[in-house]
Amino acid sequence: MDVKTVCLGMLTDGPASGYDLKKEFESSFGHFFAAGYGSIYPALSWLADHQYVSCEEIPQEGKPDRKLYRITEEGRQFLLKALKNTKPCHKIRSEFLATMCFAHLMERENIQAVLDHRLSEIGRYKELFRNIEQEGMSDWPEGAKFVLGFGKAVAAAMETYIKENRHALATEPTAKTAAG
Amino acid sequence: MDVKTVCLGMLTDGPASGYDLKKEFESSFGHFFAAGYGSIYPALSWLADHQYVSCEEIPQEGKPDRKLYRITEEGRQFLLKALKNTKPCHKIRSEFLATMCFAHLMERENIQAVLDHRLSEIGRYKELFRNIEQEGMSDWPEGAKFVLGFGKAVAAAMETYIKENRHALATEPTAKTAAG
DNA sequence: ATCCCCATGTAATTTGTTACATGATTGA
DNA sequence: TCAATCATGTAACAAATTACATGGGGAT
Repeated sequence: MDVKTVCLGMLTDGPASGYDLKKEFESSFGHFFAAGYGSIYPALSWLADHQYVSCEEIPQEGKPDRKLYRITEEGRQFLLKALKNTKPCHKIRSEFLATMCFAHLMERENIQAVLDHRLSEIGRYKELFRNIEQEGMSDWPEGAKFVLGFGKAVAAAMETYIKENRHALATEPTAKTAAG
Repeated sequence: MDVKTVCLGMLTDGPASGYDLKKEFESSFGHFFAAGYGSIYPALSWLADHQYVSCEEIPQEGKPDRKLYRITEEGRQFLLKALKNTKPCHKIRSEFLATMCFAHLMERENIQAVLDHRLSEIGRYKELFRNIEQEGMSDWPEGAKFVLGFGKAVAAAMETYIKENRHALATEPTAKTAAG
């Protein structure tokens, strides 16, 4: 499933513009699927080319026309087919963990700075989750609630783990420079 | 930090071939940083071009020469500089969670199949972790132990969350086809 | 026989990121 | 006055994935 499909899925919730979708990527989808304008706008063009969405141009003053996209029946069929994949992946690419693997080559303060930065990022996610909850999710489908809970659970686990184990990394580097 | 840098980091542990590094990506690094031959071999070529590694070709019969790469002092400096970045990212791209967001459009058995598949993937990671632990990690640097523990903690959190919350997704789809 | 392990690599393709390009309105 | 929000997009670039290309040795 790529950005195209996720955009299409978002449109099942009602018509939206590329700008709207970007906001949704930043808020609710941000913690597990990122996308910027550079992939969203081309995705919407592609979906329109394939008649998976229709586009209504709403004239505005002082701004470009707002383009409201709506999912079509063909689009819905396409989405349903994409959702039939029972083996969707869950990929992690962590420069953070890769860095930590080589902590023994780093200076103590540097390691702790990396850890602090990671904790602050986790804190931002937790804040995001709180905001979502405060805006009310009673009308949300169960799947979306499940995903939010998943994000919270993983964030909490990461935070706890880092706080409880960072002390083990508070040592000096093993500077074995040209000693091979 | 990209595949090049991670390969270079792996070589601080001793000389290795592209094939060796691939195995390491599959085992210890697999749960947070994936790479295939298509990125490893070009990465090693690039590192050699920049004198960050040296290459010793070991003739073999019936197989291509084994190319043993060693990190150089320049390479070590390059790596150290890369590790100074205090803001390494930790990216997740989850088609699994994206799919679950649209669970209300899916059939019950399909949802449960996706969940089962995810649990089986998590099981594979847990097995991987067990294998690593059985092979002994007493000589591992603290950072590597930290990373392994991190993987275990996150995997456990995901598994628990899915098992405890999957029942909420055991409902029928809200098949609102062309009712806009 | 057949499959997996060893061992290298390239080329085409896919995919997404970043920088560029424009510009009015609104609130602090 | 300054930053943020609204609102669109393209083009160049970076990076990794997938498929292709080759082939002997050993285990089942």
